[in-house]
Amino acid sequence: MDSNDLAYDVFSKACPSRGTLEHVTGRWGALTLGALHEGSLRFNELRRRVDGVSEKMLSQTLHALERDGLVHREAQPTNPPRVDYELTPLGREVAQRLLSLIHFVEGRMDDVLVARGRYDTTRGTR
Amino acid sequence: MDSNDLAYDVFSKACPSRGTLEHVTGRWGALTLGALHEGSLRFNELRRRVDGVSEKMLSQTLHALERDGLVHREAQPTNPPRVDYELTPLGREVAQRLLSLIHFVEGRMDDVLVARGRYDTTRGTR
DNA sequence: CGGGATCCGGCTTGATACTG
DNA sequence: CAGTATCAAGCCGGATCCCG
Repeated sequence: MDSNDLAYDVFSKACPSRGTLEHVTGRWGALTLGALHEGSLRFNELRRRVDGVSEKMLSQTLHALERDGLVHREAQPTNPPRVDYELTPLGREVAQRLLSLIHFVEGRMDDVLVARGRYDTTRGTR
Repeated sequence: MDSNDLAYDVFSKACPSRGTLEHVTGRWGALTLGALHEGSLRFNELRRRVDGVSEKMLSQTLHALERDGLVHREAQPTNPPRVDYELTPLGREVAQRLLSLIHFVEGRMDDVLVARGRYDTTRGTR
């Protein structure tokens, strides 16, 4: 009853905000924004920082975030080419809230792990 | 240089915190937590609130969140059966940070849409 | 009502190779 | 270095049937 007064309601299937939220919170989007929050990074630096991401997925993720205006792409026409990615002001605000969530989850993993143990032993060990 | 002192680093591929973060921020996980933040809900109520989710995905999402200790499942052995889902204290804290992000994104969708427009017209309309 | 089990098509993902 | 192109595999998600 409190989100009906919003122009963009993420709970509605058709709302574009859901798409953006998925870019932001998606598997690689969240980690990419988190990595860039520490400062500007080049493509392969990002790739190393975000452990496990493939070239294609990183490229795709960056395009989506750039399109949404969260990441700025700075290409220098040198040889070898050098491309830096950094957060836009909007992206920084998003990353801040995202990192609040990430750090909280990281800090409470012990509780999560305990809960998992209880869950798994309660109903058939797996 | 600031997350190396954490026991659980989500940027590392092997870290269990990444899995939990994906449950939380995943397509349906985020919306489910968001919906439950308003209060306890039954299965089909949730299904209606989270527009577009299938029975299977909702069930699967709820299991993952329950296992991580973020959602509590209260089943009453009546007939017809009644099952209520609600956030645990930990889940409430997670949902709070998540909603901060969600609401921020919703509130800035105009900027996002403008950025998209600029991006699309700049490099070949698609 | 509240799910579990199964089948299956298709989009997403991830190597690999290639280009500028 | 910074990506794009291609292709196979696999997981996502819907539909369906079933049970308590």
